[in-house]
Amino acid sequence: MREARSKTKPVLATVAALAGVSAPTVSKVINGRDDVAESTRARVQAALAELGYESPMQRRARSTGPAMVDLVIDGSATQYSMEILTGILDYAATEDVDVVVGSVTPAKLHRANHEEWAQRMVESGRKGLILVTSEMTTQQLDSFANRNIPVVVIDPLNPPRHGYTSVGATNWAGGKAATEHLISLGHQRIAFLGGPRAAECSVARLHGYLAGLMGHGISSRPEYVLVGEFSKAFGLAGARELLDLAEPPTAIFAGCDATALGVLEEVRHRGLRVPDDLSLVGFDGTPLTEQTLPRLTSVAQPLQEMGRAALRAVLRLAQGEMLDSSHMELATELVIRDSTAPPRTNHVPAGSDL
Amino acid sequence: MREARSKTKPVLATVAALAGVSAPTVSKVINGRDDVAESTRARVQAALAELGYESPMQRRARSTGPAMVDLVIDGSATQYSMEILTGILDYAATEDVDVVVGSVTPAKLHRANHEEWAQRMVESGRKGLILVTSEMTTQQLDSFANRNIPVVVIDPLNPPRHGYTSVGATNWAGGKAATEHLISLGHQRIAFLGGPRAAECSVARLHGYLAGLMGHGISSRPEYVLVGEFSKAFGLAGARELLDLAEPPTAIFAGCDATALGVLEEVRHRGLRVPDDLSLVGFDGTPLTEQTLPRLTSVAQPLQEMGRAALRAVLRLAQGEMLDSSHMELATELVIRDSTAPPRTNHVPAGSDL
DNA sequence: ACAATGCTTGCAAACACTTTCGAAATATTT
DNA sequence: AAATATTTCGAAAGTGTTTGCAAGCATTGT
Repeated sequence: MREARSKTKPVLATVAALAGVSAPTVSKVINGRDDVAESTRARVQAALAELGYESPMQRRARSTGPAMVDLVIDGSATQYSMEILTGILDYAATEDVDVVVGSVTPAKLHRANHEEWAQRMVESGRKGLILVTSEMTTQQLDSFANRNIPVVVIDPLNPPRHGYTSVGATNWAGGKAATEHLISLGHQRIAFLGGPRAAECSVARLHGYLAGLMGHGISSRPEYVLVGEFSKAFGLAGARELLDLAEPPTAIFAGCDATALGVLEEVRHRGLRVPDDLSLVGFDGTPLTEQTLPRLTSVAQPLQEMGRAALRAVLRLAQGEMLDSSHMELATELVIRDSTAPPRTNHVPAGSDL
Repeated sequence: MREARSKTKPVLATVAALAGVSAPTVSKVINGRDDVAESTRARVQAALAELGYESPMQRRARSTGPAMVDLVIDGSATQYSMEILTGILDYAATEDVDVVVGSVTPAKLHRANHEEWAQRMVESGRKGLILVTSEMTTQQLDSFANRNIPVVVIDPLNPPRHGYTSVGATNWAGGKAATEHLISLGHQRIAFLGGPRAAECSVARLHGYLAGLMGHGISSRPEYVLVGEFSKAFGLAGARELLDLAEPPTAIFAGCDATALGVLEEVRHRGLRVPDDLSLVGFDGTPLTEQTLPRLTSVAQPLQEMGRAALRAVLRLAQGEMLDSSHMELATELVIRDSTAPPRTNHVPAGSDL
């Protein structure tokens, strides 16, 4: 195991000796001067890394002022991300932490130069990084891990992996609760409009939905399960497809509120009514659910809490604490509003098959 | 006029000589060590101020890394602020600026210790401050002005004052356009549901509304003008009041989209329909307008542009540039959707009551 | 009362880095 | 090939910080 050269903390001259150059040259490398040959620069940088050298200025920046944390939000500014942001800012205010917010499209995030990014975070004394519904490659995560920058992901798209911490909600339980609510109202033909197939949270919701059906002896129909994306457009398209079926569903469980909104629009467009002709359940519990007509029954995620939890986790990790678990799930809650009702065609003998 | 002692930029020894102490002592004062007598500390600090000394680290912090700008958003996370935030983050990414976002309730902002706040901003190397729909006292603004921290306010609540720059929209023109649109559809009885009486932007919208009426020879009725706040709740209450009038308006111009949403709900609650029974125009042009049914005709503010403009202004001011004007207004645009139509009883001369 | 002890305070000197400037090596032009 | 320009690096000279010590002062013990 590579150890620091000696007990004495490394100093510029130490690095210079190891790299076989003079102290000023090391200084130039650290400060990014351009009058250093590439080969020399590399040698110095290796020595720098080997000794774990840290300039006094870096040490000072690290210990002075309020802690700073980076937050990267998926470029699309949705109500969903706004809620999470609110939670984070809320907690940040009480903990005297500054939050540096950046908006990055997933594609941009992917081809970002993570080495440089991580380096810059170290130099600016950032304590950690919170990502919202984003995914990073293993190399990217390593860049941060190598520099001891904790990374916490909210609602990760990929399954929990080693090296980062994630915060989510009980998606499976939420999906099951939504489905059982519809079943208890008497629905049998329940469809699911999920998010991206790759999204872990969407898959969990789907499985919760399937579990809910099976638990009540209802077999799932493949034509009732559509996966696409978390968007209003997908809600429109999905509803169109489902309602055109020979035997359309009497209830739709949408993977997120925006999708539900799309469904609502398509349903209205056809002159049908919610919840009379179709029951509709959303997911997320964004303020949106209060603004639609009828107000949307939805599985609420504690988005603000999730933001708070993520920040708390980052700060703890930054202080070297170990967390009990690298993934935590906060409880969802089914909020019943006005978009769900018993199915219209309940002409089957009153005996609901429960 | 107090001038720098000489052409040579002040150095630690200069300060020490002026204060009559040694260089290490000055260093201790700067770094807040405690082994300096209070009297000595005061003398050194005076010399420091007199010479305007700045340590190399401060200079470095000021010039190194991406610029950092503070952004304070009114605590309530609305679609409105989300749009502005998006615009700011967007531009920040292209300019390599880090945005430190804080959420502060207006009350908290008011009793914040501005001296300390400003000082901390200087120490953390913040380039400037952007406020969204907030107001600051003159003393607070002075704290920042004294430290050369530019402050830009988006949609300021108070009228433009000396010492800060503001970004807004053509509220008057927008109010006039909305009103004239309704008049051109044949409406005569048009009500206005404004925001807080103190809000400059709301007053401008009101005057635009009045100008629109007068320009077409329609006299304004006091009972048709209600001012309250920018909220859905006020929309509900205001609509209730207006619709209970002996001669209710045939169109309502709401001061913001959220208010319009409240109106919509109250109108529906009474079994009336928009736009058949009542035309409705909102203000802001948030995504909300696309989500309602019917989609809301609204005076769109270029919120993202406003965010961008604010950041651009801060960065310019931070570089010592002079702006052409301390207040800029971006153009609003009336976006006609489905919530406005000719009044139902347009042609009936007498029986105008329903 | 006076010495002993301990605490505060500020400086000289040693340190840790940065900057400047020029010498040597290398590349480019004439 | 010579002259000239460019690159690269380190010695020397800043600039600011830390250490250790000595002088001054107060408190305590005899």
